[in-house]
Amino acid sequence: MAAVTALNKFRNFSEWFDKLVLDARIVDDRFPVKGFAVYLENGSFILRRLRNLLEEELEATGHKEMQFPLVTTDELFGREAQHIKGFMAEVFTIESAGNTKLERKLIIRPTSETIMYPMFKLWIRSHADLPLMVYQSNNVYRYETKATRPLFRVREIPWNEAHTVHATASEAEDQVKKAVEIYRKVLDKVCIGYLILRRPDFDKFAGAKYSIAFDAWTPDGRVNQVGTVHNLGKNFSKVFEIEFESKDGKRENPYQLCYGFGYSRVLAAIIAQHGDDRGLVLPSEVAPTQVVIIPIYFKGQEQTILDYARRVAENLKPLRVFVDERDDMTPGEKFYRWEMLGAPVRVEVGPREVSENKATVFRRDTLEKEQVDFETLNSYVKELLRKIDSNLSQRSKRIMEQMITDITDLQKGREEISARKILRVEWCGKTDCAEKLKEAVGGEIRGTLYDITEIPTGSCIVCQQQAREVVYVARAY
RNA sequence: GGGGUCGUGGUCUAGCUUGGUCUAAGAUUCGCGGCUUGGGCCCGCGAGGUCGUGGGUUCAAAUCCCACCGACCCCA
Repeated sequence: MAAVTALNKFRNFSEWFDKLVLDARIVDDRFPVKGFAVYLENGSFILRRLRNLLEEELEATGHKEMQFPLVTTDELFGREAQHIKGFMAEVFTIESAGNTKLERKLIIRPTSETIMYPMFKLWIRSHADLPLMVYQSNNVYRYETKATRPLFRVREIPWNEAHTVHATASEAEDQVKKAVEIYRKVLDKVCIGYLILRRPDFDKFAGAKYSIAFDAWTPDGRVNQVGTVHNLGKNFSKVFEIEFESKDGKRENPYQLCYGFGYSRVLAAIIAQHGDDRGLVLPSEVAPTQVVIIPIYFKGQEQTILDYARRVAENLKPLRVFVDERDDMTPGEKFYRWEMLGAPVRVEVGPREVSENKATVFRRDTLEKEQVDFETLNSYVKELLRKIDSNLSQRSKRIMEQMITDITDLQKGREEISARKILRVEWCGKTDCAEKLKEAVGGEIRGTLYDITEIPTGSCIVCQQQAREVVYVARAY
């Protein structure tokens, strides 16, 4: 039995990744407009599953789906000073229609605050209208810098954005916790490893009071921001004149949150974290084919074996099962092909299995095989899928933990960043030191842990004065 | 934003330095037929390229020059 190896993705991540996403029919990045790509059937399937998983959680926690327009005006877009500052450089605009130059140019959403909030103003009159909790899954458009990457850094971004409005600051605080839990739940279902970080002030969302982010690891040592939760305070409700009458009859601006979940980046994390030298390894929740059945034909017994394979497929319902019936391909070729595609479980049935009323079950994550009786196959495979998921989760978290390294001097920090590590350092909290740190080590401060309080015991890695925070430092996508 | 490397059938690669022998080679893929089927098997026949795009130099450009588009890497 061959051992599991994942050398290639650690050696040359982008080469490994780019080839795999095309071979495994996730994404075809060759579309002639930079930063825009075609999601092929497997990529599209997984995006759809991610969307379903997230939207189920949002629905279960009181969010309502709505669909807002693609465009806003420059006036609305410019209302919140920090917001426009943060996004101006990367918005696409529409300046003409047919031969008519538009009198007022339109801005294509890079995110939908300035599209939703004018409507919130119309809808919200009293505390009884709160909380308002809406979401939509859509594409947003951002003119990223030249370094686009398939799935990671694209200009057309499939995501989900949720926006909530609350009467009190503490309710808004509560909602931050709930939103974090929603994202955590979904990310855990796809077994990926991530840090939940409170971003430093200089890196918060444009217009937010503070931002919480989910950073997933990648094999090249960068972090991949898959989701963010922003507490907007009253920054937007003031400028969009959203007001409600409180229980004691006063007119107030409500508190707001927005949070976003990047489907394509979660997909990228799934591929990057679980994949190995043979290709994709998909967690069961999102695998287009959870169990592939390979009939091992022998001359003269083709029909018997095929019939048995189909019975096995019946037995395994309602899992997503596929019988690869092709007769112009050897079983070996099919094994390689389906391993590359990441099917979590493969079932082989040949003359031996038919005569013994068994099936040979292979798991993609560890490459181990087991003989199973036909009668117990269904429960065995269901249990195996759970085991695979749990193994993927543990493996992924273990790798992430090994990537994190404590650093107290800048030179060593630079070496570790080059060695694809995530640094944990102590910092005084001054922006000046953050800039020097970035300059010196080549990675940036991503924030402090959200769910665990880490207390610094030493001095700032840069200025040597009393440290105030334990922060994580990495290169980012 | 700055720098570097690169772009050849669907895919990967050779050819480019030193222009002509390129009417562009190989592998793979695809189609048809046969043989096989417990880890990418083999044999035969066939299909598939305005050499990224546009311009320039030249008697002659995949090859040299310029611009643009796109990809990858490094730095900010």
